[in-house]
Amino acid sequence: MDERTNNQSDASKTLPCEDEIYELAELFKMFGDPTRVKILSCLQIRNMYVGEIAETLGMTISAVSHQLRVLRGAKLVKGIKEGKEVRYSLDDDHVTKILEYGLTHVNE
Amino acid sequence: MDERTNNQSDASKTLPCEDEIYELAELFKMFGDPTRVKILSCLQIRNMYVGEIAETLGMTISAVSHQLRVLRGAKLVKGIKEGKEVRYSLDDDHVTKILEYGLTHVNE
DNA sequence: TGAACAGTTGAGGAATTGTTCAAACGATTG
DNA sequence: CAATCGTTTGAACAATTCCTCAACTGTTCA
Repeated sequence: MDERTNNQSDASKTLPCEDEIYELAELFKMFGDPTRVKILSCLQIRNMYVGEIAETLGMTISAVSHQLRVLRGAKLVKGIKEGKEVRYSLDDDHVTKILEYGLTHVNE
Repeated sequence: MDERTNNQSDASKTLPCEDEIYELAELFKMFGDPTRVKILSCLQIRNMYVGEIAETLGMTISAVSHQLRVLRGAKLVKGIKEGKEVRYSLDDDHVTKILEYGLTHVNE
């Protein structure tokens, strides 16, 4: 049995470069924490204020805010100040698709 | 501006259940580490023995083996013993798609 | 102005993670 | 059988992660 007994048909494949690898890992890391997945799922339902998210998930406002900061850093959500409150929404079309794809996989 | 000013058109959405969330996070966690992404990328090119992976990535055999164990646990790769060596391959069609999707996103 | 509210931030600590090192394992070879 | 090879494993350690708590900012409203 030779090396090419492999489900990837084409041989012209190559490793992504170091930078891509790290960015990729950084992206997926965002989806690799239950709290962040919950927050993103919340925002998939509708845009919410920090307090709403916290209440929906039964978490501290502080904990939610910390994670929102991380998600903001990854450009996955954005927050817009509206008076005292900050309304958060998904900042990236890919978020929904990636989550959906993962869910399909998990429930296969 | 009411709450439904939202890019998700349909309102009939709901949070995934706790178990799904955790499985989902667990899945994405696998892709959330550069070393594991590298290993998976290696196996996308072709099936490899542990030593080959280690050499390709310039890593310790031990480090690679540890990560392969994690990936095996997640059912993302599988190893088949062939004499002294163990040949690893991707164990899941989704792996390639998820990585590709992430790469597209990163390079957009 | 000042009290109340919504949210952010930083320090601190417990838990988890990824690596290295050394020891062990099973299969092959002399 | 003993030596060697490819791999796995466990302990130990440093680094990172996520939460809590308390302090702080900025906005509203009486």
